[in-house]
Amino acid sequence: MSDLLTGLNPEQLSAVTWPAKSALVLAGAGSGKTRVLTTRIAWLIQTGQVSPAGVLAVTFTNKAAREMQTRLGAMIPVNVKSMWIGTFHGLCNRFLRAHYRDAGLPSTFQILDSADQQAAIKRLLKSLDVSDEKFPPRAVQNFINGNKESGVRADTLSAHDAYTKKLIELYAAYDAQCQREGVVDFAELLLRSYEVLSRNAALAEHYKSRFRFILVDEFQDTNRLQYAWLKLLAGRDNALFAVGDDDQSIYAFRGAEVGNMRSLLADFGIDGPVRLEQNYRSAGNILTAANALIEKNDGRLGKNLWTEAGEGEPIRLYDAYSDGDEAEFICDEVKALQRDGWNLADIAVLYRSNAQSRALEHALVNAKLPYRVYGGLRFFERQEIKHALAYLRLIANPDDDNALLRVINIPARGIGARTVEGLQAASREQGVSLWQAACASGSGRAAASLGKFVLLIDQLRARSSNLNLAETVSLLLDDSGLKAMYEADKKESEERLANLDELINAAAGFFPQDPEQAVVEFLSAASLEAGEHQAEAGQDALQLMTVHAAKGLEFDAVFVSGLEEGLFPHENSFNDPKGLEEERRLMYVAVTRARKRLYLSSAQSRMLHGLSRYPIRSRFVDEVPGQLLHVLSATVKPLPVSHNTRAPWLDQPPPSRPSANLKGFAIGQSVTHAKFGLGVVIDAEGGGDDVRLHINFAEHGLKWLDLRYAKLSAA
DNA sequence: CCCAATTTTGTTTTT
DNA sequence: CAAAATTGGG
Repeated sequence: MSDLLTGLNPEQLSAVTWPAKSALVLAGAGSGKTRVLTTRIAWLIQTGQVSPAGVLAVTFTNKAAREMQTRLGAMIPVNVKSMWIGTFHGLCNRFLRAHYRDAGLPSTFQILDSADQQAAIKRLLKSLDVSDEKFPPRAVQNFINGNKESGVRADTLSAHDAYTKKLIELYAAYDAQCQREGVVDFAELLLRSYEVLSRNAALAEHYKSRFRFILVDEFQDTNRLQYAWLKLLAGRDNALFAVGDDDQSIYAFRGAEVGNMRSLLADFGIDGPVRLEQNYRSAGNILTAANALIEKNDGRLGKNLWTEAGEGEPIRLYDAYSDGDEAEFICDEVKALQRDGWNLADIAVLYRSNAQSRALEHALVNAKLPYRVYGGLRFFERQEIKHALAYLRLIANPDDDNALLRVINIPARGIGARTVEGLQAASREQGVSLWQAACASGSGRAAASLGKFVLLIDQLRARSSNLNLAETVSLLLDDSGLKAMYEADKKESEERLANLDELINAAAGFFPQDPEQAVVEFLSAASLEAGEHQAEAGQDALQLMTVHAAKGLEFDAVFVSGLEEGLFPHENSFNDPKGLEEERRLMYVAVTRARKRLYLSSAQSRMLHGLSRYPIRSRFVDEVPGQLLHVLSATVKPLPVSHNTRAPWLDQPPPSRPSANLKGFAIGQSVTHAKFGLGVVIDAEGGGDDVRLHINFAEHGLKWLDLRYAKLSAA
């Protein structure tokens, strides 16, 4: 046991060897959080306090779960695969598969990802003849998921206004549709598990007496439902060991509640958090910058990271001419780092939104630098893959209307919009799935085409019963005509065909728990871990990803790009202080990814949906103490700009802007408007005659004004 | 019914 | 600048 514990600092040691009761570990960035978590599991098992089967460990990403398994396997001889280590969603899926009858689900139930869910909602709106103008599918989706994440079903909701009433009705209808089709969305996995456990006392008791030790990673990201689920499983007697960092809470937009950390202390009678404050990752200057940034936030649990490492290098700052210029700068620096012996794989370029990778990728291709983009459109989300998986879904469960609609006419087989509409009408009338309606269709041209499709799926199912997973996928690609369709298509089909081949490989490399259920398990895995599966992983390549995707990772050198008001912090967060604080935590996460060297970059002009924008530099750059910075760009000095006053951009006149013809106006200028009064120009877009200015009015707030119509004059 | 061309629309982050 | 939705000629 001494082996496990050597090298831990006193705080880490205290956390690892915490007695068999609940605890909250407040673990700063780079403080050895994952190590503490895995070492504790190993220690508990090695000291005989619990068997591997008595441990429940929950993470947020599949990557984190895998890492925990790998590290644990290296520490102690134990079959980590059989342990309950996984994401909330993965574990709930496992639970529901085991208890599908109690959950009222078919054994073959499938999981809808976000896009599938949205398609299902669109279809629902159409079938109920609800205007998607008034009820945007996106809004309905948010309503449903928001409520599910709070543990609330439609039948317990009520409202006085007609609009909300309709939303509740849609929520109920959506759940009914999913139930009919045998599918569950992400939030449903959790809610359904929770309901099964809370209704079935015997079952709950079984799991409670089994999981004596429950460990949760990234606890700050749990939502209400997840916390309720944990409380249910922990009961009174089990030890809930939660590790988290309120400063790294960046998922409030999907229901995460940092407040769960305080609730945990109260609900489980924990005296106070154990703090891990020594940082082993970053050089001093980087840490100082991070601490200075996060200090601007209110209501923190509070902690101050420190390091024994020296100051290290200054933080490099570059204010580029344009997004293209910024990308070129990054390429040049990366090449220089490479010449100095840095590994590309240890260098990351981070950005706020996925769309920003475009300009970067363009420059990287020109510079002939190998790179790897994480996130974005992931393998299992590509259209050709989703088409193929839809056939696979139909083999497993033909009542999956989503899947059927997706491929019933792909490739084209004479089943057009009219036929599909007829099918939908029939299914609604008879209260059966589209598949059943298709099976029952009579005679005629349309019915003949439908019959052929039904035959195709039936034959695929029959023939696949003797085949393994990879053979099944291969068969379906051939027999459905999907492969032939992409082969016939001349351009851009090459990559798609390669992806389809890769899908066969993925199937061949998939090892199900229960071989009988290989198809069902494979489909679940595809929904739950849509990404990760990307080719050319081995190569030494520059790492590109969003800041969100970078959480939990670390790199020798980090570029935080696109540091502009409106982008980072994102403009959607401007109106709400909570949102702005979340953006700042995001910046904190970005900065603390770096071990040795940190670059902050911004651009003075950026293309956004086809138009140029001229944003100002992000307030977050100004929140980094100036003495830590080393400015690389010639044009701008990193002088602090206050963002707290009403007319913030006046005390520092911006540099003259290239190619920004704003009809005599400039960013930072004070203006008056006949109706809105006094304001400050903070952003602009367009060019030539079509120029729009973003103005912060003292009385009326933020407005976009079109210079062709707005009566604006200099103040 | 099919396909291509055109218009419209929209954009944060993700399990 | 894309993807998605819509239209119109075969």
